[in-house]
This record gives sequence, C-alpha cells and structure tokens, in this order.
Amino acid sequence: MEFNEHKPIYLQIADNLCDKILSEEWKPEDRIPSVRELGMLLGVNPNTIMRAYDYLQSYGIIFNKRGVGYFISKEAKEIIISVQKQQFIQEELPKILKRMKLLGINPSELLKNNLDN
Amino acid sequence: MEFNEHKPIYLQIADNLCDKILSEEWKPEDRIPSVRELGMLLGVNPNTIMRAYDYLQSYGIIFNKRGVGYFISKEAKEIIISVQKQQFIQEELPKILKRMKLLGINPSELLKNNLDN
Amino acid sequence: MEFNEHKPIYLQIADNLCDKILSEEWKPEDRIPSVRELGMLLGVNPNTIMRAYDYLQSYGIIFNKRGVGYFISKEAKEIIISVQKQQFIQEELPKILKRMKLLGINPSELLKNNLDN
Amino acid sequence: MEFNEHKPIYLQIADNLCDKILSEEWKPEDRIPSVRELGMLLGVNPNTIMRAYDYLQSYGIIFNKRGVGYFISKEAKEIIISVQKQQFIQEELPKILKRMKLLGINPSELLKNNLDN
DNA sequence: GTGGTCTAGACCACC
DNA sequence: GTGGTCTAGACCACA
Repeated sequence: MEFNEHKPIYLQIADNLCDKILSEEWKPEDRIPSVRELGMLLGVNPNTIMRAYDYLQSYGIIFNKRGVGYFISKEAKEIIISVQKQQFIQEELPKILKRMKLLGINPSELLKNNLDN
Repeated sequence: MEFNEHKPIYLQIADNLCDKILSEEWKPEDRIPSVRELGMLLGVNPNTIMRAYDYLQSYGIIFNKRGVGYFISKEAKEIIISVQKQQFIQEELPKILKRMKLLGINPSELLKNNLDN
Repeated sequence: MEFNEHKPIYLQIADNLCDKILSEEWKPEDRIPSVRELGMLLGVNPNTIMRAYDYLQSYGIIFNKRGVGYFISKEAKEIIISVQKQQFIQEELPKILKRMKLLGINPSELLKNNLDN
Repeated sequence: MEFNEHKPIYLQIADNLCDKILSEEWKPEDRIPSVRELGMLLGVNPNTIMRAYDYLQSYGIIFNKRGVGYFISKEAKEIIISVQKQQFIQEELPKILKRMKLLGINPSELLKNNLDN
C-alpha cells in the first residue's frame, strides 16, 4: 500500500478498509488484522494503525473484543454508505458542479467519455 | 466565510478569489481588498491573506502595485481555467467517478436532478 | 451478559456472582457452574472465568473441591457485605454526591422518584 | 494535579477541564492552555494533552482555531451537563441503588448524614 | 507560536 | 497473544 503525500496515513488506512468492506472483501464478523500485524505488513507504526481502528470504531464500523481483536460490525457497510453518500451528495457534489460550471465543463458531455471506466 | 476542516485556509481564500474572478464578480484591473482589510473581514491573520495573495501572484492571477495594492491581472481568467480544467479532468474526475461507483450512485441519473442549478 | 467498557471482564463476572449471592439466588454450599460451562454461556474465555473464581476464592467467598467444582462458602454473604459496604460508604459515596452537586441533581428529590424500585 | 492509578491520564485531564467549565473557572470563548504549556505544567507528554483535547473536541466542548489554540465552546456547559446527567441517571444511578439495596444500606438515612457536605 | 502526525519503544492489564 | 496508554522526540504545515 502506498500513501498519498498530504492525507494522514491513518485516514488512508481507514479509507482503505472501508473500501474493502464496500467491495465485500471484508464481511461482517470477520476479524481484521491486529494492530501489530497490519503495522508490520504496511511498514507503519502500530500506533498509527491503532488510530485508524479507533476512528473506525467511533463510527461503529468495527468493534473490539477485548484481548481478541477487532471485527467488522454487522452494520458496517450501511454505515459507510450512509455517511459517505450523504456527505458526497450534500457537500461535495454541489461544489463539484459549481466548479465545473465556472470552468465551462459540460457535465453531460463529460459523462459520455467517462462512463465506460 | 467558513473554512473547510482539512484544507489550508490560505488555499481556500485563494480558491474563493478565483471563483469570483471566474464569475466576473472581480474583473481585470480591479483592486482587491488589502491584506489587512480582508484579514479583518474574514477574522483571519493578515499573514494568511498574504500567503493567499502570494500564491495567486505566483500564477500571474493577481499583481501588486507597490504602495497601492493588489489587482486582478488581465489574463487572470484564462490562467485559472487552463490550470484548473486540466487538473480537474485528469486528476479529480476519475476519483470522483470511482467513488460514486463504490457508493452506488448513478452519475447519469444524478445529473437529471442537478442540471437545473 | 453485557460488559462494561472500562472495567475488567473478570471483575464484572465476579460482581455479578456476588449480586446473586446477596440476593440469595445462590446459597451456601451451592455448586456454581464450572469454568468451562460459564465460559461457554457468557461467550468468554475460560481463563477469564478462572480469574474471577480465583478472585472470589481469595476473599473466601467461594471455595474449591478438587475434581468436583466451586461452591459458595457459608460466610459468603457476610464477607461480601462487610467488604463492599465500607468501601461503598467511605470511597464511592462522597464521589457520587460531589458529582451530583456539580450536575445540579438534588439527592433528596431524586429519592422520592426512585425509592419504589 | 495528581493522577488516579487506573484511569487513563488523558481522561482525567479531560474530566478536570469539564469540572472547571461546570464551575465556570473556564468560560465560553476562553482560550485554554496550548498542548505544550499544559504538558509542561502537568508534567505530562504533550501528546497526552492532545488526546484529552481531541476527546473534548469530539463532544463539541472545545474547538480549535488553527494556528491559534483551543477554546471553550459556547455550549460547553450544556453539553457536559446533558451528557453526564443522562449517563448518571440512566446508567449509574440504577446500579447504585440496586447495590445499596443488596448491601442493606438505606438511602434516606444515609442522606441525613451526608447532605451537609 | 500553534496543532497534527508519526515513529520507536516501553509498560500494562487483560484474554 | 490482544489492545491501550504513555513517553520522548521528531518533523511538518499552518497562522
């Protein structure tokens, strides 16, 4: 895994996990790697992994069984979608459309070329 | 003006000015507010405004008359468009579309509801 | 059984057993569940149950017959009361009252509504 | 400030700040000490202070002005009271009363001796 | 100056 | 073995 320059690593790790949940690579009740394991794997300090897990737990996306590890929660996928979808549609989309308008980019035309991806 | 959590304030201020240039609220040769004025207005440290102006000046979007103030350059609009357009299409758009896919948002449908804005 | 966030599970299990002794759901000479049984029942590692039993045994609340199991001791109830009562009154109560004061909760009023439980 | 053995330092620091807000030693819009300052003052690592501040910010009790510092939010007091009061009454109080009953402590009598504090 | 992130490494309680 | 907390110290971007 390679990290983007300007976004905190722990958030990138969290996002990555969310993507894997959305794509169902990780499913509810799955145990995710321990902070140490994943730290080794990614070449990152366990504390940083911890922070990512903390972040996800605060949203109810993962949960902890004490002394055992972290697990994907049952509602993980719905939570992620609802949080991100709402944020995307209410906050980001208007900005994007406004910006396209200012830049003179026509959304409809654009889509013709990009929908195949 | 409200500031986004994770983006530097000076960039947000610069973006805001660009938007006003694109929408022709500011036109070539217009004098923009002094660093102090704008700082007061936005409740922001003048140094931060300075940084935004520096940034815009480095792109040739605004220029400085010593002892007088900052002004919009003649080519401001074209510069902004050329820079932002290619960045938008090449870097941001793919990410946006990928994300919409993951979230199960259909771009074409979305547009029907949003084109009126 | 659900476990509190910040208190060790083994202590919560021990407390729970004490409550059952105080309420006489468990009586002297009763045999309590084996470590394995209770572990299964609570979805908890048997070691954790063991630790709870060890803890209670160290206070003389339960005792072990080798190869047979754990049993409630004759003096269990008195021991629990004497230990917990003084700890409650000397240590916890002052904190509780102080906190209620800060939160603007009036102890006397509260009791009127709660004494029926 | 002295720290309790078994509760995380960062939470004790957060609680302490809450107490000061409740008692109006700190008021809305006040700037609280920087993480470094308070770290020095308490003989604690700045990271630990940071964690306490993070925690409080997540409840909206304090907020950050970037590059400037942390400030008490307008609603700080109400937030603290509502959070703690609800937790106290709904979660802790029933346990306390149940425990007193089991231990044979009479709430009404107790109050007579303690209300003077 | 401020906070924010990250590392390396330690120690601890708990399972 | 697991997570959780803490320290010391570094580096960075931002105001």
